[in-house]
Amino acid sequence: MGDKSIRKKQYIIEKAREVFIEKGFLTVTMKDIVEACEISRGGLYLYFPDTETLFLEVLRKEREEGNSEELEKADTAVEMLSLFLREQKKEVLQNEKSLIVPLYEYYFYLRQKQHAAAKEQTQAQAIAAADREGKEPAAKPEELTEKERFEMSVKVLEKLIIGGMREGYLACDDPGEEAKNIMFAMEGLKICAVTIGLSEEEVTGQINYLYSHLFIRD
Amino acid sequence: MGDKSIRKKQYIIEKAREVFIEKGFLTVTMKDIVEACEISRGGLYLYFPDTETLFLEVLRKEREEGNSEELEKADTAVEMLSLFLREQKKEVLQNEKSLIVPLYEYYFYLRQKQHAAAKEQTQAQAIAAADREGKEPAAKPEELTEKERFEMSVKVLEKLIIGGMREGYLACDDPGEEAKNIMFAMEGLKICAVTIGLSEEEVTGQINYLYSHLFIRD
Amino acid sequence: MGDKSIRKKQYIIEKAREVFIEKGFLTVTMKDIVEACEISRGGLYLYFPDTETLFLEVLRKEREEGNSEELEKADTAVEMLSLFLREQKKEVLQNEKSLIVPLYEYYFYLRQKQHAAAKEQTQAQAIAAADREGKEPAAKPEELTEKERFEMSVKVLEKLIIGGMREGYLACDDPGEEAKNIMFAMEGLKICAVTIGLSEEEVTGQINYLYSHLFIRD
Amino acid sequence: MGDKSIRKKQYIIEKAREVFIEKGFLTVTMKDIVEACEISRGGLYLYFPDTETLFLEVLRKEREEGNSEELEKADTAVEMLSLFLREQKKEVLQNEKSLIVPLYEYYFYLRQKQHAAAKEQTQAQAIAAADREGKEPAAKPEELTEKERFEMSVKVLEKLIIGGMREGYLACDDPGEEAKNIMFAMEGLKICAVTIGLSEEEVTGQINYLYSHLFIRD
DNA sequence: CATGAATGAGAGTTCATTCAT
DNA sequence: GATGAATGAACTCTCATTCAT
Repeated sequence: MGDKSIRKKQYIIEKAREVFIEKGFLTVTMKDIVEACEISRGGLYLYFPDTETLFLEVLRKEREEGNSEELEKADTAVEMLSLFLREQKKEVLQNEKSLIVPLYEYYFYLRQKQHAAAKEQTQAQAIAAADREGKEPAAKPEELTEKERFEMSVKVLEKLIIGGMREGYLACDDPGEEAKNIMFAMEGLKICAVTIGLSEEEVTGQINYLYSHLFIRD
Repeated sequence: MGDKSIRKKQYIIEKAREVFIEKGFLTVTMKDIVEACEISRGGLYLYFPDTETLFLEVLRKEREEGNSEELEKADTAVEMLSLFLREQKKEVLQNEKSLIVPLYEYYFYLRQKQHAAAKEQTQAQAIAAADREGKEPAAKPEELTEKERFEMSVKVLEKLIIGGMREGYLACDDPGEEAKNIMFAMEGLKICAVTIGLSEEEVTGQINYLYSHLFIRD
Repeated sequence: MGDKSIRKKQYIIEKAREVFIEKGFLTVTMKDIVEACEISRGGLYLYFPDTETLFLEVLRKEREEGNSEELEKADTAVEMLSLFLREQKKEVLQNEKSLIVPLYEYYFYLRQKQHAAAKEQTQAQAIAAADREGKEPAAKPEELTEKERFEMSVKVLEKLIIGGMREGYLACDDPGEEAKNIMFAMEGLKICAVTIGLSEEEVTGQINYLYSHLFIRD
Repeated sequence: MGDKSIRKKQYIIEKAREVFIEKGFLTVTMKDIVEACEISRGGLYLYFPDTETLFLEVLRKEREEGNSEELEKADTAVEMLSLFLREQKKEVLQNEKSLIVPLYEYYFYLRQKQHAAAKEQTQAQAIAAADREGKEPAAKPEELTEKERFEMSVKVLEKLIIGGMREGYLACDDPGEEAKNIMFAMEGLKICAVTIGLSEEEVTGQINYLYSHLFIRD
């Protein structure tokens, strides 16, 4: 029944995605998921022990599917940059139906966990600390950290800018920082879109500015 | 005994601030506050009915205190801009001890509340919807919305840039979008600092880039 | 497992009945029920959301079971009347173990709810009042109201008296008011039995008086 | 300050009366009284230790004031009877603003207390029971019990009926039971008025029936 | 006398998690 | 595998009652 199981697991992940989009990460309960999936309480636990594990699966799936479409279509660096920004714009504007909010909440949650753990360790005996050393830290070497993911994007952007400069279209004093600026501005747009709310014009205006900004004026 | 009451209220707000910084907004319970303040369960309810009200008081206090220091010290627009960015940098780097995380969580919470309310309204009869219109929405006209706060900052920044241009130090094609870019990048830095983590160098590098970027090269 | 569930629900209703008889309606808490049933706190909520719902179920069961025994046994109207009064007497005397007290408390509770709601409505805008009109009031059309139940009994009694008159045994100027008198006196007996306390002789004396009173003296 | 104290006590009793009328007896809290009186929490405890004591004072005052008006105005027994029934009718119809509901609730409450006490005594050791014997029972010899009050009314009514018979207007086989019938019917009317609700016509109809019923037909 | 801040007991309610079927 | 009944821990919130001022 491995096949049926896999399909059910996928089904749960899809439904859970909707729940996370609607409610964020922190306030979603196993009960919410159970109700959204219309399965039994026990049934859910057969597949996922908690909302965190489930959310990570949702994320993984999202990333698997969201990959590598833009890459192939473009020939020049400038075209790729343009495509990249268009993608980002879509993401910012889709904020109502994206995982942005649950994702941030999840990061906040991780941060707290770390702090709490750090605090506990401080309070605990130094002896015990050394003892535990070998166990927990090895927990998640599996995937890219969010930081690595961010830095990879910066690197890619930097290369595109440099490429554009070589192609003779773009000008930039410091491609590295410029790439970071674009990424930070993107993050700023995303978070502002879901907190204070941004109109399509505001988003378009800023992204166009970021883009046109790089071009050699003549 | 109003005096003692006011002092106790301030005390609770201060302690609560620490709790919010440590735990965010969504997962903080009245019990957490009670324990942090070392007061009785009922005692807290004497002052605040729920964590939301308490959080808003924490915010209000924060904003009252955080006002108007930089403004007076600077003479020129360029100096003010410099001061502004220095302030922002401090804020980004202090993320461990700032209200950034709880604030974002609070916005997420508000968003959900609105969505939930909207959903309910859709289910309710249209007649009732029109009816209610005049009542509830007028609830909190007291303070600036976050959006207004953001736009005010953009406006101020824009004026500083234009001022700097008049002073002959700065150059910029579109001060409005440039101001927004700085603000979005600042938001991006803040959120990245608390999610993926940023080193002091990274923050400094980006802020310096934003700043130097505006200067006329010679 | 619906079968087991139904049995447990019945079990809770039975135990709850005892609790209501012992403590009335208003002061019974979910905790009381939990303890009487020896189940877990959460377990009770699986079946009933509050004491009111539970009490209504207790009532419904009581009425289902208490039906239609006397009706079949009697041939003549006079016999039926006699049976009816005997039933009532039993009920009055069983007051220690009847739902009379919780039932009255429940009516008092309903009355207060209505008053509170009415008061609120007065404070609210008249527009809203007209609006709500069509929605809530239609909530419980399922069963007979207590008033209808009372009036039905009066009607039945009236017919029995008229029947008895036709049979040549009874005499009465105004069977309608006489029926009401019997019903009001019954209510008076019930409430006095549980408030000031009545001896069996007092109850019997009054019921016999009501009965003999109707007979043609010769 | 005895004078001021007495006035304040009277003030509290008056306000409390309104609260009891509005909310009944069982659900009224000391907080309700404090708020209705607009005095301090501690202030109330200076005068009354709990709602029961306060309610008893409300009752006592009510009875002091409600006495002995009808008695003097009437010359004949029939007139007095008529006045009595008119009084009762007024009381039944005023149910919204009378102490009927809190009074019944209070009786229910007393009943429960007795049952609970009885139960405890059964559970307690027989030795202890004998021991306590001399202490508690002597608690409230002060006033008439409700039962005595009821029986007094019956006696008065009985005498009025007998008087009316002597005066040549009334006819009755059993004045004692007839008096009881009137009293029980009155209680029935009162309780029905506050539970199922009665129209003025229904009340008038029944009371007229009770009255006319006694008259010699010619 | 009077105040009202403070305490803590206790009721309500929701869920994560388990486990017999 | 799947179900959903059952449990108990954790939170929210309200008051009776006390007590320093």
